[in-house]
Amino acid sequence: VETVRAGLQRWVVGRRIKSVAVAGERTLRRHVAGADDFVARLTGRRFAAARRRGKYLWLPLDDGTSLLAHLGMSGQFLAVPANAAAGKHLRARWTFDDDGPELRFHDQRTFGGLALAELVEADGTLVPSTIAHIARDPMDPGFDPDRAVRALRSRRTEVKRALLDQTLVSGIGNIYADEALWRARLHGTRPVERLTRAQGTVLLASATEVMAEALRAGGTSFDSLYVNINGQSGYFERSLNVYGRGDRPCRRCGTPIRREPFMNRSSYFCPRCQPKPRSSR
DNA sequence: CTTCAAACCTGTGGGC
DNA sequence: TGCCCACAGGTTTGAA
Repeated sequence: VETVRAGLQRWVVGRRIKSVAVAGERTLRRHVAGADDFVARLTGRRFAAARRRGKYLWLPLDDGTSLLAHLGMSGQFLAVPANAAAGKHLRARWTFDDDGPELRFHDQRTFGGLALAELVEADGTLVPSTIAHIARDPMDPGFDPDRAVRALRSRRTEVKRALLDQTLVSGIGNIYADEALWRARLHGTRPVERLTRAQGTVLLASATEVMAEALRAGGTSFDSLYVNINGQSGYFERSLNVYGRGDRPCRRCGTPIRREPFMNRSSYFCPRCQPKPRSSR
């Protein structure tokens, strides 16, 4: 998502919108005022910046509101030459007064979406009102690791579930959760009440490290849908240590990586480096 | 209030 | 070759 944000910063910030078109029922399901309102309020406005918190992106406008986006599973923002042929999963397009490249939102699986939201102050930062519940992510200058560790430990659940809870710390999804747990040598089913403060600190530092390395590689493109604004994939997938590596040797100890069902998806871990806690099944 | 599982969606790929 | 089903992901919803 950060890779996409950087692309938006470069390609659309500062430009004035000439026209907006939206397709698909689900694209604006979070914009309760509907498509006409969406189009009317964006037309003629200028994108003032490109921001991100966790997996949410937003483009503040020059009127105190913002275009908020979530890529879901398969959402893409693409900068394409004006009037280029429409792709199959085109959901929205913006043209600009300068007649330069258009901005397009594509989404195959439609878990992503767009909305307009007013910017409100939360904890000293302007954020779209509808995502005020999302915690700061580890790349945020205002991120407070001790506070995040406290938040994780305040739950009565397992470590991986807490790590995926975007109201405690944001930006960590299934891939980076597994990678962070592997680095910290922790098993995801450990109850948080048995996670020491020191372990929590190491775990968050590991997550931060994974995300920073992934960003340097241009992102994690485990799927051809994960592309930047120019349609290019990142290269971090080849650096993953556990995610998607079931039955292949752990890069630390050679033990075959295990894959287990977890919340309608999968968890990957090294059974030797990350032994299951005694009490968990 | 907290926690959890189901629902949302579509393209891909394995098994038969 | 073609069909069917499992699977991938993140967030919201409603139930417990």
